[in-house]
Amino acid sequence: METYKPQKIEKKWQRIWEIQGVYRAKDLSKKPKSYILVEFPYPSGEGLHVGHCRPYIALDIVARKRRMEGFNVLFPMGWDAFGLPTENYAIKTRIHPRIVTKKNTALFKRQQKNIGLSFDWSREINTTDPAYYKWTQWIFLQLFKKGLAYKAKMPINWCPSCKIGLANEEVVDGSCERCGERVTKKEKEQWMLKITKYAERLIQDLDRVDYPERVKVLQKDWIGKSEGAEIEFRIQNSEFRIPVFTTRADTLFGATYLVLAPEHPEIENFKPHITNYKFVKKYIEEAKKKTERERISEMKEKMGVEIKGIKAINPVNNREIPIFVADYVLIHYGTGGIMAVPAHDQRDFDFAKLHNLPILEVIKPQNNAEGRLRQSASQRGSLYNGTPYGRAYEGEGILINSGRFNGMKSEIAKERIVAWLAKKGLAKKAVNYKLRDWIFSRQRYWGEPIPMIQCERCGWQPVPEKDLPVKLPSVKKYQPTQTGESPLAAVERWINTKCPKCSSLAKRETDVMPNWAGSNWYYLRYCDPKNEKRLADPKLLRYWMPVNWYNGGMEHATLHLLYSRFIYKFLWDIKAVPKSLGPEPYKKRTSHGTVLGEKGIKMSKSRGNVINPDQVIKEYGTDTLRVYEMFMGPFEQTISWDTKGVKGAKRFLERVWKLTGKFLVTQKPKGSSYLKKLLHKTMKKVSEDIESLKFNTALSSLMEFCNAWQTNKEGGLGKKDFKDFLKIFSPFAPHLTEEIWSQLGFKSSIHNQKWPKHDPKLVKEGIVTFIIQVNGRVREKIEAEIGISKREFKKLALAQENIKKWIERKNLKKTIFVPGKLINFVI
RNA sequence: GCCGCGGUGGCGGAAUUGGUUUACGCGUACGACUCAAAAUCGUAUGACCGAAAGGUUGUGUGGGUUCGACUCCCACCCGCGGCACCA
Repeated sequence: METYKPQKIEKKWQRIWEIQGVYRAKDLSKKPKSYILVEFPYPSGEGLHVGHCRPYIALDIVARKRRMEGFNVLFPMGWDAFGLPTENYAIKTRIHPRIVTKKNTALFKRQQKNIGLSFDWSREINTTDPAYYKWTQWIFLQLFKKGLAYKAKMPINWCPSCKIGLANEEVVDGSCERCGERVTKKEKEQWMLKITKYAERLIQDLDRVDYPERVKVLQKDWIGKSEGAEIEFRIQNSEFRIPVFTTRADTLFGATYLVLAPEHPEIENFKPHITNYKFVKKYIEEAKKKTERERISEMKEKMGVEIKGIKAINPVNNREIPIFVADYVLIHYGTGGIMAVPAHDQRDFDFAKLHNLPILEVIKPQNNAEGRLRQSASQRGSLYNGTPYGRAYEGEGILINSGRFNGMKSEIAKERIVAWLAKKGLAKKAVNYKLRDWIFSRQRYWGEPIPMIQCERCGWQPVPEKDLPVKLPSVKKYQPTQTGESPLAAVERWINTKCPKCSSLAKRETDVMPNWAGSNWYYLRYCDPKNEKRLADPKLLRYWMPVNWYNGGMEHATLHLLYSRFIYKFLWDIKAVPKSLGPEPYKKRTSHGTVLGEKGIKMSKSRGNVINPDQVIKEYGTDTLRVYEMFMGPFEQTISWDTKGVKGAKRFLERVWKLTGKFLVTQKPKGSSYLKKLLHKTMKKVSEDIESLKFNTALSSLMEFCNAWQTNKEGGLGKKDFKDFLKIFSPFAPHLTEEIWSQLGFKSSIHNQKWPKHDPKLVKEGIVTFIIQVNGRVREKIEAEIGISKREFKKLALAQENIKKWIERKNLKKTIFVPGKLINFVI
């Protein structure tokens, strides 16, 4: 056998696999299906680095195992190619983004092929392909028709110096990424998607899927459900009522003022009664100018002004309380106004202190909680600074100063107070979500045009479905305009069109969709990538969907993953996706850790520490790259690259190669029974570890096996065992194992073989090392058959010289025996 | 501030229905092969005491439960990630 020359072998097999279509997914085959999905990349000009490869390799291993287990596997790849970097590159170079995208996808594809990934390339998709985005636009039209897409005035990030609208990711620490100028707000009409309508289902259906717990928690926190009540405060001497949302109706007696958000629409209605209107107005105008970030940065100072001339009535005790306007209250949450309970909410407490407002304690902490609070307050030296603890007590407890509710527990009082006020029509139970509707417009060029037409007579009209796709027109300049409009706004012949309803002159929407639009539904398209009549054939969707295993970055846990679940649910609701599939697109979700550069420094072009897989492959070979990427550490954890470790992986492959050489010369039909048993243990471990993403320990057990094989003196490995070894190793090192497989004389690919199953009997047998402890300390180790009984082993153990020494003339109180593991003598 | 994750040799890490701490790999040292080096193969490798046998100690810190704790409980320290005026 020649020496191991990975580069030669790898290129050869990659070609053969492609020609033979080894990894083709077969539509509607009789075999059970398995849909394995990795997030498709944004093809940037820099190409892949070794961190991007890791999830591809991991799921490639899973896909290969599934095929060998008899599944018809769909493991596709495509390009999420609309986006800012390409557009910015176009602005700089004036090269059309389409050309840049073409170049970049070619680069990515070449790199991915180099890694020996078993993608079915016949299903490749690209979000910038009009044949694809036709359906992205179609989905938007359906949303519009169902009332889930609407226009609203929303602030965009605006750089006053560049005179340009910025995407969130272009705003760094509140400043423009390119010029450093402070970003301000600019109001603009934008398309919004009503994701909030799905908030409850997006939470509930998490129970149906197998996601990591932390991902579920992240999504739930992001949606931010909170249950409470809406309580109405009447305005003195008027018909007006101001509703507020609270989760703490039990503190209502302590509500000593109301606060409204500066944008609160009712304020204008009170204008005739307000005695300091000018002053209030000035405050509101200033607050509106501030960005959200600025408001937060001034968090410590809770500024605000009283609206003089009007008072609110606290419904529980009919006390008159003042009304303030302050920007620590947000317009988009709840009702845009709050009841302030300074004794039991730290923000209200801070505000009350600043404005010298009364602080009324209505909840007493229970038992030891009070003592602890007093203690920590006295340590801070802030006792009796408005409350007994010098700050707000935000926990629950027993009601005081609350009239007929005194002595009641918070938990019960919440219900009772709301029920009592409800009878008078002043309260009702309410639920609020932090989740906000999704701003779906971008004032940019390189995205899907929003297929809407504005007619002066008929208003916003959807482009008729037969006219889809609305293609992006060619433009000369890609810069956003100085008014904040999309660059498309300058393309006269494209904008001007006819109203689909009344045929009079009308104008197209010039905004485009955000990056997420194309990735919302791409996994559906892989099932039927070339369909011109519909998004995908229901027959094929029924066969392939749902996705069995979806891996992607943790950074998408709240955005892409939530958005795409929402869109799927919508498509399911309107039956664009067959009802029989259920309301969730992904059965199982996993996330990979980031790969850092050497010494734990983040890989970046500017630091010059980016490791390109092509270089690694050139120097060590693809299989080495694959084995190292999987062996370097736990898949889900952040980990840094170590070139020395790559060498270790190469050494391992070389060892396998050499052992094979020896095997081919001296092969015997029957080998060592010890190695057979060890192999079956390894088979079990590798099978299980791949399922739970523990590729590192799967490989370490394969290495252990090879170490035992190498030092084995009693006949080496039998032929069948050798074949089984190759099979369980093949997903990790597909080229090396395929080469050896063919050298064994087989014509059919190893990747089409059956995944070997371990024999449970063989796994259970064998000699293991037992521990002998005295009082829990290890004193001796001896070998024994794994199934040995307590009595027998005790005899054996007590006969050990080393143990006699410890036990003699002592009182043996107790003997603990753990089968297959240890014995412990308690003296 | 809140939520989540983590803390084990010189390094990446392994081990959790409580049962050998440091598997596997890297590094290092020594030896073999070689004119030599690299590669490869072999041996050793937590710390401390000891010539050795052996012993003591050891999984962020301090307590607890247990025959036995990296694993369980309580209190705390540190690091990372996310959210952050959401009433």
